[in-house]
Amino acid sequence: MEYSEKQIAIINTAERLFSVKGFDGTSVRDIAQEAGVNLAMISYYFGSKEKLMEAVFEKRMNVVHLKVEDLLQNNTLTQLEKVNLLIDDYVDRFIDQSEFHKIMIREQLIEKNSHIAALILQLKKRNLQSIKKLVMDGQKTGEFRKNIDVAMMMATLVGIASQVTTSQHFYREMNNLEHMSEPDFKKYIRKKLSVYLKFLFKATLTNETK
Amino acid sequence: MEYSEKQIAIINTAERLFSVKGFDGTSVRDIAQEAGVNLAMISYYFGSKEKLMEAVFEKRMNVVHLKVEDLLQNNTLTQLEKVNLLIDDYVDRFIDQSEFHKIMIREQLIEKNSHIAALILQLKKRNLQSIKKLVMDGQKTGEFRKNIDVAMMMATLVGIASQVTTSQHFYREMNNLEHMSEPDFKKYIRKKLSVYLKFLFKATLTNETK
DNA sequence: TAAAACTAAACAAACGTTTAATTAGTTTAT
DNA sequence: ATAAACTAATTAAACGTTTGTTTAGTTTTA
Repeated sequence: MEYSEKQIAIINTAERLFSVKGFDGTSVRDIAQEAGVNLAMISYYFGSKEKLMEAVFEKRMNVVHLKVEDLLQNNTLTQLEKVNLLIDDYVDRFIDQSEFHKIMIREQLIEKNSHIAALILQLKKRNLQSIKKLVMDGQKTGEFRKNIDVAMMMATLVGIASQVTTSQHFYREMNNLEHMSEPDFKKYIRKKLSVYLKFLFKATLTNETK
Repeated sequence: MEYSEKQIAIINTAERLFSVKGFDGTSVRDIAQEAGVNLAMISYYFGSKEKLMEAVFEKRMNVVHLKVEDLLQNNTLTQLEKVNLLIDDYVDRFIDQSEFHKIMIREQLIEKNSHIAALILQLKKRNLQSIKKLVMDGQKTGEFRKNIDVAMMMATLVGIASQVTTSQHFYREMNNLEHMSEPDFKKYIRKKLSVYLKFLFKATLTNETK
């Protein structure tokens, strides 16, 4: 689907507002005004507010799979190196697309069988299967220990990354980092998350003791 | 504040519906109908929908502080044992009050300076200070290592517990646990979370290698 | 019998969506 | 080449619902 400049403006504005005020808390009038388009254009282009939300999701979700499945094919890296690359990929996405991830978190909380809920579930399942495969490979080579709960492992990755990125203000204040510029803090938190998660994953996955 | 039966019914219904459909996604008519009361009673008792939400929060938040500050006073336990008790306390609350926690997660995502947002922030700060104290005590006795990022540590606890409890369906399916009864699964996930978080915290806090 | 609890109805505002009309740009016909 | 026909983009206004809240009146309680 090719979008015009105006359509893209609507999608981006919708993403931002949905992330800040929630889907139900954002009116199509809000979106139209902030995107600088007439109210009716939203229905005209996307059909409905619901379908505009779907357009936001499609824009972001199309690029997700690639990385994990690329890594699985790779033969020059150890399994732990692959896991570490995966961690960085997740951290980057959470930080660079924090608005979209806020929307995702909220949507997952809602118990309805919407098209979007189905999309998210499908994506999560697919990713988990790929990562299970990666872990099994590591177990075969003896790199990883037995009895690893991969779902719990992913809950760790996603849970911590969500928690930190959605409460950046709080984290910043609690560590007296208010003096940092926004980009510097992003860099700082990215590195911090990356190092910490890799440490946790090494402790969980391998038999090494340091 | 003492509440009548009817008021409690309204608060409980509101909590359930807010958790499932979100604050903006829930109408006061929904709440009134499901609670079996007249629409006007909500305004009559609570003043507004917003204040009903605050009543939901006050009901849950009044009992939070106690545990952490109790632990700090205790002299018969090692610092690691205190941390472990804290973990179980958090896990229990996330599992037993998962509806309320869904609401909390959502409220924290919204960028507005509401009374509720202020309440949550205040609570988080207070808890973090207490736990920082606990960690410092452990560092003084040599039980814990230096350079511990307590905010990151709490993000781990809250992040993983949130992630697992809010995606119980997914976790259940991914581990082929559909056969379990709901209470059995609750028991299972509680134990799983407890053991796993204690492992992670030990690895993060202490210098021990197993 | 006075205060508290409760109700059905009404309120204005906000909501998502549709309409009918207009503009601008492109294609077709002569 | 120019007038006519057609298409897509855009607009302001209106549509019917639903929203949270209030009113004015009735019933219950103490």
